[in-house]
Amino acid sequence: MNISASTIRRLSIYLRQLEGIKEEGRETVSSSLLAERSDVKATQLRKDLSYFGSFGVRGLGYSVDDLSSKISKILGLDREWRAVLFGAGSLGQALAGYKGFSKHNIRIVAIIDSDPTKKSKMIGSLPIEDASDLKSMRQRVRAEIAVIAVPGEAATALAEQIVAAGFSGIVNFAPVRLKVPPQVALYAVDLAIAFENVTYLLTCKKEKP
Amino acid sequence: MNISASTIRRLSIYLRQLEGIKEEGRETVSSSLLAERSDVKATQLRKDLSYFGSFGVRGLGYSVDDLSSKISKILGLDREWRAVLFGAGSLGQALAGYKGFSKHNIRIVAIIDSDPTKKSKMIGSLPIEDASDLKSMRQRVRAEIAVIAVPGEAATALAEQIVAAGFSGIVNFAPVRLKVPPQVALYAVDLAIAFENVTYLLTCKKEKP
DNA sequence: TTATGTGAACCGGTTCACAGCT
DNA sequence: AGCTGTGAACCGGTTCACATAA
Repeated sequence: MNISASTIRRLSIYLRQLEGIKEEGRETVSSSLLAERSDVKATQLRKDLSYFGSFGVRGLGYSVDDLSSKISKILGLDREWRAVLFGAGSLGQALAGYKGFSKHNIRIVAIIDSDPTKKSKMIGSLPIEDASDLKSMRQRVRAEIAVIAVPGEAATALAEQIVAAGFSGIVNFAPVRLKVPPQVALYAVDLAIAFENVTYLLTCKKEKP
Repeated sequence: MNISASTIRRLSIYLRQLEGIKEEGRETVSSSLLAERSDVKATQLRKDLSYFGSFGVRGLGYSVDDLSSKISKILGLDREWRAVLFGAGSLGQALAGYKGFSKHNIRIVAIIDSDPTKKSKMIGSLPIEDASDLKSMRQRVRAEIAVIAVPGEAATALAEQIVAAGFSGIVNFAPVRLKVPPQVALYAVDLAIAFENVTYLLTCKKEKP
């Protein structure tokens, strides 16, 4: 069956909320509580889960631990993912330091930047390298995912090299739309969209308050 | 009429693509070219625009300049927006330096961080301040938008203060779901979702290649 | 002929209503 | 009784087909 992108996005959210609920010491949750914290309807949550199986107990709810690991497994987080970060500017540094990754089994194993003045500097425990031969670099560090955090001008050309080097997934933070072959998984995070959504909403509200 | 969130998101994308097309020296575009660059169908693009008016010329296409400014106006980018950045960590610094904002009339006018060791340091031309009285600070700098780039643990409490201080829009980068009154415009950017989407896609592909 | 604008048809995601367990 | 799981109904966004204009 083909699962919609919205369902996958929501599974990520459920997983995050489950972690919070676990920290509160709860051992079970009802679909209505988890849904409320995730800003969705309870039926939506149950329907999302039903695409993958039945993880709850009727009359009781879901085991927090069990549901967490089930969703983790669906999202592929039951194994380690190795990623290379391209771009050691402030955005790259922010990503390198982001705690959420290690928590979900995503490990940044190399940092690449074309700026020679940055070479051999360290971010955390990783040195900044330059990108001579991406293919052999990728094989050396055994990474499947590329994270693009370079300026927009450089991103399109870089993406082509990344595909040629054999990466199978790309997370793109550069403000351009990349074209990649269909077998490469691509997800784009666009900062401008976030802001423009807010300015739109505020503009609407002002017109008819 | 009520416009869907997807339409607004796509308008942002069209606007970005139009800027690229303009740099190439083109003066007009057809819906099919602009749609192709934006990864949507041409009819989708025309339908999106039709909610707001008719901006093209039949048989000819759209004027690049004219359509850009029409979309900018729809998104509220025909005026300056003043924003306060909360959190001067690496993510905050990345946002403070992001070129895309000034291009779209979004100006960061103050940077707040609770860490006293950062106090009086500068990011670009702005000093890092601490957050004693958010309400008067907000009025002093005349800002409407708050950008949250603090750690997740601090975000929920901060959001409450931000709402109390009278901000009308929030862009949230912290990995928590904020609850705000309906009159406050909220948009969340979740880094973990981006990565988990990619690991999901890669996991699916491997199962049946 | 070329390309936009749009009502109507379509389709897929969301919600409902209720069956099924405990 | 309480809460999950799910086929069916619903609804809204997307696509189609075509009228319209240059």
